[in-house]
Amino acid sequence: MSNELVWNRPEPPSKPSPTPLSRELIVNAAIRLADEGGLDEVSLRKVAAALNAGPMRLYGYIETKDELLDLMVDEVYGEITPPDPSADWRTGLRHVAHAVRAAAKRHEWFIDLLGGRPHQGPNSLAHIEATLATVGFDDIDQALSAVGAVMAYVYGAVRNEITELRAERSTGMTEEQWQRANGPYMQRMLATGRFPMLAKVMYEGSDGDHARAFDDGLDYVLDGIAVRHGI
Amino acid sequence: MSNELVWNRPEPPSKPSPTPLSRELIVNAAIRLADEGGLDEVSLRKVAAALNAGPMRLYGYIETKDELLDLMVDEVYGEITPPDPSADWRTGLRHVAHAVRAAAKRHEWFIDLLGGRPHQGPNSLAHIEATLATVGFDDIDQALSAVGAVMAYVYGAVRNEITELRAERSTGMTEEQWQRANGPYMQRMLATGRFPMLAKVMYEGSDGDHARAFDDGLDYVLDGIAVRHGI
DNA sequence: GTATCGCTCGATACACTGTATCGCGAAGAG
DNA sequence: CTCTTCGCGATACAGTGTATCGAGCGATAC
Repeated sequence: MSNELVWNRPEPPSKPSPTPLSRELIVNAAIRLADEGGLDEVSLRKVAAALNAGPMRLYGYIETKDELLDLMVDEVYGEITPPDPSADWRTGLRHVAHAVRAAAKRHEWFIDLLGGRPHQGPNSLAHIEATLATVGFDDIDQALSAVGAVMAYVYGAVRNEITELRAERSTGMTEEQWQRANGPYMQRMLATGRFPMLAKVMYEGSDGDHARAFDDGLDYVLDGIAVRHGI
Repeated sequence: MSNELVWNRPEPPSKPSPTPLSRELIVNAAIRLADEGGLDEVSLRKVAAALNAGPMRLYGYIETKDELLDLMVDEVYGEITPPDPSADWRTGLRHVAHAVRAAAKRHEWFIDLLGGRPHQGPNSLAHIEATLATVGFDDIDQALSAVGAVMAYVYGAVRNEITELRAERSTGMTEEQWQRANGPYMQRMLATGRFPMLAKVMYEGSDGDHARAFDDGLDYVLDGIAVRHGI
């Protein structure tokens, strides 16, 4: 028995912890934070606080912050519905491309995490599996090549789109508007005459919608695959 | 705080100081650090230390760390030699694709920075200008579409390649080797039979070389452009 | 019922980040 | 020579991920 007065002693922690924890709860909390405030809002302290827990509590469920990010990525992969197995390769790949783009727009942080580390989570694997299955080429190397090219394009295109979106949001207007109206630096650069093509793009290019541009680029890749593989 | 971009602000005059400083010195020091030890080695303290200066000294030349990263990106763009203006669009785009890939392999951090923020530095602009010029389509929207698709593919493909490279380096063997020999998790996943295509890839796929895969994917895109634009 | 052990868990601590602040020292004016 | 001004950069701060280790619990032995 301690000689301290009651008021001096801390309350014993309620061992049945204030809130139960699980990987799912942690990942969902992290995803919500990231959706609302970007990846910067995802710190172990903030995630833990959102669950009424101390930071170190999380280390019982994850070994490192990167693992949490991996889990988040795999969770988003889980949201991506696989293509209809009976669809032809072109329809299937187009479905996958659109699904990935949609997921990335729901979770803008997704694309930032995508290329960073290899994705080996169960949902990621299932996603790759379904994608490979939908092309159904006999030659496995051909299938890999086609899928790889499509995914590379999708990745780059989505990344560009999200980046532009962020820039627009932070300035409050589209890139072209910004450069035309409020970009004195850009104005001056174009005025030097050293960038005639760029100037043409700024002044003559149609500010086309992104979905259309994405589809057009995707069609290049799909057409190319069809040509090379003679299908 | 000024709202101007870095490239719009003049450098401060060099003061009599233990070691003179300049944007170029700072950027070069940062690039060397990043080349040697990855982006994690680029902290303002470390960059400053490499130049025998205190951290806050740098804030006379840059306003924020992100600006330093922007300068680094633009510097790498400067290393990329533009395509021969007399080359046809296909040769020109291929040159650009290979040049970007080569630069990214020299500076592995480049790809991590690429999509993060819009690139408006002089070298970046010159690069886009030259790329647009090399396709030389009459229709500016067609040119943008083609260049955009190629750059998106290059971006995604290089990103995947670098990521795989890092994974290989950290484990000391190729991905296939790793998964075949030391990946008990992967083994178990494949053993479930839920990923037949993936298993086929692991066991039957040829561990092709990356340069070849890059070229193949690039050809898809270029072929697709040719088909769609009838050239 | 009591004493001891072992072990888990999470508060504290540490090294590090980017950058705001403001006291000091030097340059310039009279 | 004195006073003012002003810009530089050392110090300080709020934040990060995570190693450490003492407190507090349950189980075991008597």
